Formats: sequence, C-alpha cells, structure tokens
Amino acid sequence: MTTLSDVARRAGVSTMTVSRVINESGYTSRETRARVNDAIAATGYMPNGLARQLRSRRTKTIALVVTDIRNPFFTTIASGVEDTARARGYAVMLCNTYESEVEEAEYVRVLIERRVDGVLLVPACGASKSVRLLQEHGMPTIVLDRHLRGVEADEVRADSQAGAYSAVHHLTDLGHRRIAVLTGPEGVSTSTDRVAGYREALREACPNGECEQILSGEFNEASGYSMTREVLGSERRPTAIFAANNFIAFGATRALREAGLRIPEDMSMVVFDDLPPGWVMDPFLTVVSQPAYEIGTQAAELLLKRLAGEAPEGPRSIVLPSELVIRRSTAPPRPGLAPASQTNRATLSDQMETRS
Amino acid sequence: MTTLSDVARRAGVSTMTVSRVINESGYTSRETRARVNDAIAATGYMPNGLARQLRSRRTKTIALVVTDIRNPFFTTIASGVEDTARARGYAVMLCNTYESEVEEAEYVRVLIERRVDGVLLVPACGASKSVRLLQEHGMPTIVLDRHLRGVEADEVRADSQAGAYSAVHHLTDLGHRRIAVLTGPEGVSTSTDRVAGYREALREACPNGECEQILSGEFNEASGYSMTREVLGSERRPTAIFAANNFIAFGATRALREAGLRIPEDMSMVVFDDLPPGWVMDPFLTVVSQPAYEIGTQAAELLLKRLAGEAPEGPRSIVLPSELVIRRSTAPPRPGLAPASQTNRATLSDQMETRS
DNA sequence: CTGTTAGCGCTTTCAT
DNA sequence: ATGAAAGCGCTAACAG
Repeated sequence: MTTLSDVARRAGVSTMTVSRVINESGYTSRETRARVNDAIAATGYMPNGLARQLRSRRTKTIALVVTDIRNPFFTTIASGVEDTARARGYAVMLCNTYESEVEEAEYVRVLIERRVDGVLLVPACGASKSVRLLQEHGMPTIVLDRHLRGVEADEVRADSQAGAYSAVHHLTDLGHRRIAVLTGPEGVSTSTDRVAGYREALREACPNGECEQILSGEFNEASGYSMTREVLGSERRPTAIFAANNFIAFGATRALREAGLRIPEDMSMVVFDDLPPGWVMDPFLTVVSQPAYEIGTQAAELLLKRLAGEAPEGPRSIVLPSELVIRRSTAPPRPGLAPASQTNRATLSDQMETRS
Repeated sequence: MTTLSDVARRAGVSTMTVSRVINESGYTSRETRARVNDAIAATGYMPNGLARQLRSRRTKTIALVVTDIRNPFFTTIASGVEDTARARGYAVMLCNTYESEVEEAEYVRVLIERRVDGVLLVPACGASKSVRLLQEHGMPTIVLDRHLRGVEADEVRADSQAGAYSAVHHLTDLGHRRIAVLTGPEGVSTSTDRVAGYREALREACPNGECEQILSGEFNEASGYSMTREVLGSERRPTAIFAANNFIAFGATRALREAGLRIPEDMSMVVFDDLPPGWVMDPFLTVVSQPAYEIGTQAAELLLKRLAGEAPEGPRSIVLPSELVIRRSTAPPRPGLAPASQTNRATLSDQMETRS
C-alpha cells in the first residue's frame, strides 16, 4: 500500500506538500502540484482515511440509524439524507435496528467508537438511552420521526397528531362513529400521537368517548392482522379502521379479506403513511402522507449546520405537516350509500414490486 | 474525550495493560483487570476506533454496495449480510449507487480510503472497473447478484437463466407462443441471462425463433410501463409477458390496466423476483423467487472466510437455484379457457405497505 | 510557497 | 503478568 511519503519521495517534495495538494489547502506552486499529481497517478495512491480522520478529528461521516430498512418510509428518508450529505462531501453510514434497543445500543457504541461526526437517529421503541449516551460523548445528534419526552435534542418529524386528526375527521365527516384505531407500540410517540389525533377528532363527533376503540400492537403486518381479527370479533364491530401505519393496514386488509369484508363497502380504511410514487398504480388507499424525503433533507441540513457551527443555539424542533390524501378506501358507513364497488378491490391491488 | 492514557493513569497502570484488558488479549491479573474496568466505567471511556484500526490494520467492517436500496430484493440480501457479519463481530457499511457508475466509483473510493476489510458489491450497470480497482488495492471483493465477464472474482448470485427458463417454459406449457420479455439494461447479466433463459424455453416450443419479442429497458416501473405500451401497440400483440423484474412487472401491470386488459384472462404474466413474505397478502403473481437472504448470508460467509484466510484458493462462484412459484397471473392464452376472473384483479391487490 | 516537528490514540514488539 | 519504546499515516502548528 502506497503512503503519503511514497508519493512525496517520488515527487521529490515533503509529505506536507503532498498533503496540501491532496487537500487543496494552503499554497502550492503550479509546477509542484503537477509533479505531485503525476506521482499520485503513477502510484495509484489513495489516502488512508483512518490516519487522516485520526489526525484531523473529522470523519466526514454521519450516521443514519433507522428501525426498519425494509420500510419505504425510512428508505425515502435515507435518500433525502444521502442526497443532502453527499452534496456536502459527507458519507452516510446506514444502520438498521429492527426496532431493537439492544441492536441500537450496539450500533451507537460502534458509531461513538468510529467517531462519526454526527448521528441521525430514529429511536427504537422510543427509548432515550442511546440519545443520552451520544450526547454525553459530545456527538451532535438529531432525533428523527419520533419525539422523546424529557430529552433535549434536535428533532425532525412529521405531525402525527394533526395527520391522525385529519384522517379520523374525514371518517366522522362521512358519518362514521364506530372507528377503531390500530396502532403501534405504546411507548413510541408516532404511535401515541396518532391515537391522540384520533381521540381529538372522535371526541368532536362523539363527546363522551363511547365510540373509542383503541388497539396497540406493533408496526407490522402480523400485528395489524391480529388486531383486526380482534376488532372484528368484538361486540360492536367498527364501521371504519384507522391504521397507524402501512404495515398494520396491510395486515388489516388481509384479515378483512379473509372475513369476506369489502373495502370500503363493508369497512372504510384510512392509513398513516403513503407509498412512494411509482410503487403504486392507481392508488386506492386513503392515506395520511408524510414528507419523508423532506424529513431526511431537513434533518441532514440541520445536522450539517450544527457541525459547521452555523445552527442556532437551543435544540430545534422541526415538525413538518402531514397531508390527508383521499382516495377510495373510505365511504359512508351504510352499505346502501357506498359507491359502485366493481373496481375497488381490484385497485387495492395497486401495490408494490421489486427489482433485481 | 477520555483516552486510553486517562484510563491508565486512573487505574495506575500502563496504557498497554488497559489495552490488554479491553481486547482480552495477553495476560492480566484478576485484580488489575478489576481496577481497569472500574476506571473505564468511571470515565465512560470508549476506545477510539480510528486509532485502533490505524494501528491494527483491521477495521472489522465490511461494505455492502447495492444498486437500489428501495428494492426489497436488496434489503433482504442486506439483512442476510448483516445477520452473518454482526454475529462474527463485523459492522456492515451499506452503500447505495442507484445503478450509477459514478456513484459507485465514488463509494469505492471512500471504501478504499476507509480501509474496510472487504466489499460485497452489486456492480452498477454490470461494469467491472470498480471491482478491478478494489482488487488492485488488495481489498477482498465479492460480486453479488450479477456475473462480470472477464473478471476473476468470487461471486454469489441466483441462477437467472434457469429461473427464466422455468418461467417461460411454464407459459409455453400453458399454450402460449407469442411471449414478450421485458428486461433490464443490456450490459447487466441478470438482464441478459433472463433473456437467454427465455430464448431457451421459447425455442423448444417455437424452433425457428419467430415467436421472440425482446425489449430492453431498465429495471424500474417507468421502463416496464413504456415497454408494455410498445408491446401492446405492436403488430402481433403477445398473449403473455415475462417481466425480468418486479418493478418492470409493476409498470407493465399499470399499462395493462390502462389498456383495459385483465390478468390473466387477456394477458398472462410471469415475473422474476418475489416479494418478501408478509408484504403480500394472498399473493397473485406467478413469480420466479430468488433466495435473496441466502445470497446475503453465503456472500458474507465467503467474505469472512477470505478475511480469515480460510477460504479455498481460486475464485469461487456460488450460483443458487431460483424457484418458480405458480400463482394466478398465468392462464392458457384463449379467453374462453381462462378460469373465473372474479377475484383475480382483486388479488393483484396484494401488494405492500409501509410503516413509520 | 515549502519544510520540520510533533503527535492524534492506539497496538505491536520486545523487554523484564 | 506488566511496561517502554516505536510507529501506523496523516495533518496542525509553526518556521522559514
């Protein structure tokens, strides 16, 4: 492996001069630069980033820690982060915790040891230990997607409560009263905020709260399935379901299909989270759409500003609006009032595909 | 930031002893170990990985470079890689090139500079430059998913040609003769191998090759859409489509829907690539399923063996079998022979959802 | 404009 | 079982 001094010797200059040429810092004469560049080209020299980072105390790397890399919501965030970071010369280390605090702790340890310049973190299970550890080690950290109570940290996320409110308000507007919400883990803000928005909207239509039907589980298909089974078996079956994320909706749809219930004739459905455009043909589900890409870009920008010392002092909290997109999975509660059903199930169709 | 010597001073030992305790290498007395561990706990010391790696010349990190992180096929590979690597104490750096050679080259540069221990690479556009560069720099590299002609390197992938053969054979078996294949970029082996399998199967039913209809594009939805439009507008419209990956199939489905054509009554469809279980309710598409997770685990295992010097000498080529999964998007070519259509479009439905 | 010196934080090597 | 010396490859700081 060729090193700086190999190049320096070959170019007949000091290592410092080579360093300056490589980093385009300080003054170097045209001619020297040319000689150095020739030597670099001739040897195929590539700087040792480890040495460089150790010395300069900057890794030019940020980390993005997400809870589920299989989720388009997070991969979309990731592309926002990446586009922003790379444009400014930063590499992104993508870490995946599968919503496990253990994995998260392990990754955080690795990130601290590697001395990444900063971290964007979606806290697994809404736990705050990792954020505290990062902060103790002086690592600029931004919390993504979720809010952590009792933690002073920058955060960037979408407005779950307002989004949920608009979703459920849409249902009550259509005449629904008996609406079940299927949500995620109890400690996670995206889960509880969506329930809060649900209650807020439902209380307006149903002041004494007797309409509420709240089920907590996990943000995955299996949980959506079992919560829906439970709801369908309950005494007063709801006329509409609000699924707090897409995987839950997915399980719910399966359970409904198995029960022979049609959407929206027999059951309306609103979902938190849309799919990226292009993954969906003729979208069918009425959804609350989060600006995932912008969450990524804004978070990365804020972090890079912090690293450059350009950010305002106290912790910033950026809450982006979510948007209700009304499509065809919602209808008034009475079967008689439902629109023609022909195409509805067909269009539920409109889901995703992959490539190799 | 506390360092080794801070800990050493505090424990009243030399830095070397602390190093031994941390790495559990060499001999240390019980008592010393206890004192050192106390000092570590008291200071919250975390080793500087950069210094460590610089000195020891091992980063305990491997990189996985994929062409599309949004694709479940690749995220599944990624989880196989991660599970294997982490079990052996390696971190995985996940890099995404979006099928761009420029991005790939940039990442490869970063990886070499960071001195990662090894690289698993899905070569963008089937280009071999990056692999060569990595090899020149002595970096153990394994090519994933695709075969590179003229490159001596370990490779792990699924059998595209045999998979495509079985898919198209299934169509000819059903009586189809006029079958169009919609494939990806011409330089990519997964693309060309699937066409080769297509031809192989089609020639058996249609020896003089007049049935062939081959379209090349990209592995994405937009390309699948436009290729399908082209096919539908052609003189002899096919009775079946073989989509060389899922995104292509997705675009194809949209084009068919817009044209008012039903699957499989008006057009049969076979697709290369399945979706991960749980993302699909009541799966509808007949697919060739690749063992994505195993590609990941086997590749990671092979790489780790190379790093440990345990692997056999020459380049290894691991080709895993693909499996035809017959579902309901294929039927005999005549409309009259098609099965009841009621549920078919509904079940195309069964696609994916996301979570936040 | 270029070079010298020192040292980032750790581990390898050798000594005791 | 522990320590001292050296140096991984680079750049900050200063000198000239």
